[in-house]
Amino acid sequence: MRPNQPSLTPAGEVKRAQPPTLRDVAEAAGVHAATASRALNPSTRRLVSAETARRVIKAAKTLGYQPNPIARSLKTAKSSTVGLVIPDLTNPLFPPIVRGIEDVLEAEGFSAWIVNTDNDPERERVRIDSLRSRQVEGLIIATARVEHPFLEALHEQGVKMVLVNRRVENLEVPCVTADDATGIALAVRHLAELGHRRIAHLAGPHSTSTGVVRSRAFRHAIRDHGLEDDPSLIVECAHWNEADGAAAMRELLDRDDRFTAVVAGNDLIALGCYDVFAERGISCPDEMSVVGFNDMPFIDKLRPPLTTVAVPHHDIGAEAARMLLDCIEEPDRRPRSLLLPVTMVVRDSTTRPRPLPSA
Amino acid sequence: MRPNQPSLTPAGEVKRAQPPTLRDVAEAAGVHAATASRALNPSTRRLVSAETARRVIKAAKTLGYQPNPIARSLKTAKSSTVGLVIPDLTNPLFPPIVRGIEDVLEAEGFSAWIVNTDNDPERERVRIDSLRSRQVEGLIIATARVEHPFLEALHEQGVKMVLVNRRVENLEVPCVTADDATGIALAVRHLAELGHRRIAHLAGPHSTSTGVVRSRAFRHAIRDHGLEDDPSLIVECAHWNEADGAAAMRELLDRDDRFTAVVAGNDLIALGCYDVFAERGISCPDEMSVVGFNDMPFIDKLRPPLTTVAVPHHDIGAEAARMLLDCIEEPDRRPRSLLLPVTMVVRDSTTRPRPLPSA
DNA sequence: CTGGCCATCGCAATCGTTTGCGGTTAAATC
DNA sequence: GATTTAACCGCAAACGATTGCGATGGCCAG
Repeated sequence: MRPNQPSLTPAGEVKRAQPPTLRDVAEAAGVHAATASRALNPSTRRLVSAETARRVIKAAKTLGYQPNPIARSLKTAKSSTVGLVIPDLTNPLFPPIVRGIEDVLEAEGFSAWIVNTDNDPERERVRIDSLRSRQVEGLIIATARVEHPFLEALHEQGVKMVLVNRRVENLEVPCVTADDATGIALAVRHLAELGHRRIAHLAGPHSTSTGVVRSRAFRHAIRDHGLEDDPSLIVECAHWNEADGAAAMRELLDRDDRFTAVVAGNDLIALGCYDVFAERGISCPDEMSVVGFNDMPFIDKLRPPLTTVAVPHHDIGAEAARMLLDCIEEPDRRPRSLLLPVTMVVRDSTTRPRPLPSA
Repeated sequence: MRPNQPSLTPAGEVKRAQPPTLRDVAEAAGVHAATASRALNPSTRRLVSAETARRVIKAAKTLGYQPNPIARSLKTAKSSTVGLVIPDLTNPLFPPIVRGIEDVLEAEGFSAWIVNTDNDPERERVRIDSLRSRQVEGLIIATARVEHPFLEALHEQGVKMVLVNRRVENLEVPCVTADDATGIALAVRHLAELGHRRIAHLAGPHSTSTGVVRSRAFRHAIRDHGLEDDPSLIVECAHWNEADGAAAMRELLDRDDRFTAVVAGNDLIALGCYDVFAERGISCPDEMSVVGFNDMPFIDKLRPPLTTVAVPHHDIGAEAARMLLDCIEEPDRRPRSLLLPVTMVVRDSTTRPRPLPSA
């Protein structure tokens, strides 16, 4: 691919000229390539006279010169590139985060390689290795588990990274997440205010920090509101998806049907609940209230529209990217952690509990 | 970011060694860097003796050598990189396509830069320019419009590209799309078989090939089945989204409420219909049947679950990537076009028409 | 008038690979 | 045993940019 205009050779046939190089620009401006380089780079421009700088810049413009980022990277050992490690782009949670990331990256002249791990640790290792061999300057990781030796190893090796949505224990790296704890607190308060007293929780996997934070916050909130604090009302889903959400819901219903509301670990798990409701003819919200987490796109189109806690995905991505850029610029700054505020969005999947059957 | 192990300097403090270079490998194997290069590259390996090849490979392995793709790119003028131009990653249509693309790309050692244009031609120009300055070897384009001078210009300049989901008139470049025409035919047949005689079509924008192909196919199918062929039953949406779908639906209902079914240009437009049904208290499918197009993720979770025609998004992406790689390998092959088969998936948004009020 | 300083710019090395070319060696031919 | 031939490998020049260092020249101060 030749990013420049075709030109005519003397013989007349169309020939694609090579893109102009820095040398060409220098020659056109009557200076040495080194001078041209300095003139074009704002931070070194003070090393050349204003007059020659003007000439060089003009020449660059008329030639349509575009610096070759590959040559530049080779020399400077900077690739202006970061890696973005997510489980699966197909999960609607991630596209908004990705866009947030790319919005700030590209404003700084960076860009991102995206890799999907499908939650497979081995795939993750391979993908990250390939990212590193492509000389990325840092990593944004959305696949962190509570115990994650591989990430620890990377950190030991000085790989710059920031975590999104997840934390890992004993790992001193910056991370940006939603304020899960207050999100869950809001959800429980909403249900309590509606009059629910016996509330279940379909927790996310405890291998992820989000899973443990949310389920801990759930227990706290239950106690704070003086609701029924029954450990058997909490069941852990194996993964953050519909199938495992549905499985957990079935398990719960099979052993106890006296709860009137459920706080799902996230929207997908809530979707699993919907499936079970359809299976068993349970009407939501009349017989069972559900609140999700994340406010995924299109989750408001469900029947009933899902009450959930909205997470600023775009901001999460943007802040993560900014943080990574900060780390790259000043390598030994203390890692900060960012907790982004969430909001409760009440829709139609929650309502007052129906009075228990007066049996 | 240093992709290798930290090591100890004589002084004892931790120092991150430089990643091993080809020179290091060569030295370790007791050969020249050129020889090492040939030994490591399968296609030039026959130029060195089996024995030295073995030594070099072994040395590379023990040193953990990873070729520097930047240096290689500089020398070979190949970046092993393609650009992927989509309107908006947040549209659930695209993530599966992207994954399909990346699956085949990465098997060939390529990777993709993704850019979002938000359907803004100017943004598109800027993004594509930036892609080209990053030396991509080709482009996969999902934002094509029927008239698209910019793409024509790129093609003139010899930029390799393949179109997904869209075609552009008078542009001889390969493209891979779903078989829109038979998809629409299937939808219409489905409705006809249910007994619908007066069917509306909310067409996608005619600035996109998909919009014109689908609406033309709709008219043909209507005639083929001998249904009511009323041009006023076709209205064009300004964009492929819910808002414009809803607007078109309102317009349609305001001037004619005697149709009993609607073929939406795609699932998002169908979603817009759902919104209008809710506004106006129209019950779907009892009073109005709807069929969408694409079978977006989660569209089966709607109430009612949407009848739609399923498109093999992952395959579309995969085939497009393969095609682009083919173009890159043998530049002057004739552009082929691929039409991928679609399937009808019947859910609950379509049923027999209710007998007209016996007024 | 001379010495020193500063601004400006060119020289050349460098980043890590790839590759055309030429040189060395050993095997094959007569 | 001399010569052709092939196999193997090293030399060095790229690719296109950046950058330390040194050269040049002008200017000012002593």
